Order: sequence, then structure tokens, then C-alpha cells
Amino acid sequence: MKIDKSLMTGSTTMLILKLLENSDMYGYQMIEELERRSQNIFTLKAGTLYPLLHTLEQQNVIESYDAEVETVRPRKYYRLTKYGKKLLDEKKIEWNAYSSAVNRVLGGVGYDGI
Amino acid sequence: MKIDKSLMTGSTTMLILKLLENSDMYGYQMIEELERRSQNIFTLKAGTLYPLLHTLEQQNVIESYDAEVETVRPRKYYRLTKYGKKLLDEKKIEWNAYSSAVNRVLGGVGYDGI
DNA sequence: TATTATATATAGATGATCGATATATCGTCA
DNA sequence: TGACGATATATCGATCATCTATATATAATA
Repeated sequence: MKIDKSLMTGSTTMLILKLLENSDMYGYQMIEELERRSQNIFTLKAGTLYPLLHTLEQQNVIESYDAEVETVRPRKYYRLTKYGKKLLDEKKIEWNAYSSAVNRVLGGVGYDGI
Repeated sequence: MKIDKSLMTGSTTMLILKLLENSDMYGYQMIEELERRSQNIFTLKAGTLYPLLHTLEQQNVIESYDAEVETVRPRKYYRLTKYGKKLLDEKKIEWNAYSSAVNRVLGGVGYDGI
């Protein structure tokens, strides 16, 4: 299944933060991990991710550090800040409200909450 | 609940088409109906809707006609074309794939489809 | 009579994502 | 050995969807 990219808009940040909730990750790893967990529905592009990571770091949502153990290649790991955890929780709630609303509209004529 | 508008991106067309699946409607009515059915989550702006309707008509997804019965004010009604119905079905499938994938990522660590 | 709701329309701004491109290293295969 | 694909990060400009602001016109309401 190939998803129209415009659907992704708005949920990308939440998904990235969710990945970091479980464990610290570096950019390239996020792309692969997101692809794996979504079963190839999400193929986040590097040109989308790296600028987004920089923005989130500036906004104090995530923070980066260089790989501590020696790796084959230089990697920048990211972790959630306390504010980032809070933001993730908010975005989950927002997602649930949004997807419920879509399903409500799709569900039928929807008169009076039925 | 106030939704980040960027979440809307990509699903607006599907929601409009869904409204028209049940009955023909004019633009202003769609805005109100969408608001009602989504319980105020979606507040589609006129500046978004009218250009979108024109585009969808050009693409033969919907077609318009003037109100047949006399109305207080001139109204342009829209109906789904055959192609529009097909497109709606496709977009529903796409939405399900997308929202399932998001929920899969949100659901947990997600190793091996668990 | 002024304001709000109804009804449609368009122009320009904003913001998220992508494609293209760049750099550098590593592993593999011919 | 040399080319290529995978790994890893980065930036620029393009694209596309939505919004804000603005415009027009009439009906209802205060």
C-alpha cells in the first residue's frame, strides 16, 4: 500500500517522538525503524527528517549527543527532553481526537452522535 | 479539543467526498455538516473549500448544478461523479492503511508484528 | 441602521514534505 | 582495483494543502 504523502503531514513529529520514547536513536535509524514498525507504509525521507530533528532540538523537544561507544561511522543520537515527553503525550491525545473524528464522519450519516 | 490544522492535510478531500456520498450539498452546507458530524473537530475554512471544490470539479470527481428549488440565496450544489465514488473508496482504503500504521507505531515497540 | 449569518470567490502567505544534490566511509562484487 | 550500493548526515529549492484576508451581495436580527 502506497500512502499519499500529504496524509503524513502533521503526524511525523509525533511518530519520531514516539520512537524516541522507547530508546535513543540516530536519524538514519529512525527512518528504518519507522519503516519497519509501520510495515513499509512510512518511508520518511532524509530531506524531511534531518531538518526536522534540527528544529525539534532548537525547540528543546529533543537533545543530541555523539555516539558514546565507538561506531563504524559518526552518529548523532537523540533523546527526548522532559518537554518532549510532555509534547508527545499531547500529540497522542490530539491524534486520537483527530482520527476518531475522521472515523465518525466516515462511519455514516452521523446524526446526533449515533 | 483543538486540532493542529496540519493533521487535516490529505484527508479533507476524502471527508468532502464522504459528505456527498450521502446526499448532494452546497459548499457552505459542507462546512457546517462537517463541523457537526466531527463534533467541532473540523472547522473547514471557506478559503480552503471553494478552491478545492473547483479543482475537484475540473478533475471530474464532482459536478455542480444550480439549486433546482428556489432558495433564499443562489446555491451551487455538488454531486459525486462515478469516478468520484471510485476515488472515495480508494481514499477510504488509504485512510485505513494510514491510521492503522500510525496506531501500530504508537502501540508499542512493535517487534515482529506484535 | 448596524451587525451577524448566509453564500461564493480569489490572492497571497504559511508550513510540511519531498527531490535533488553534496559529502564521506564502508563493504561487496566483478 | 574500481564501481556500486548501503550507511550517515546535511542543505536548498520546489511542491502542495491549508489558512488568512479580502471582496461581494443579500437576508435576518438587534
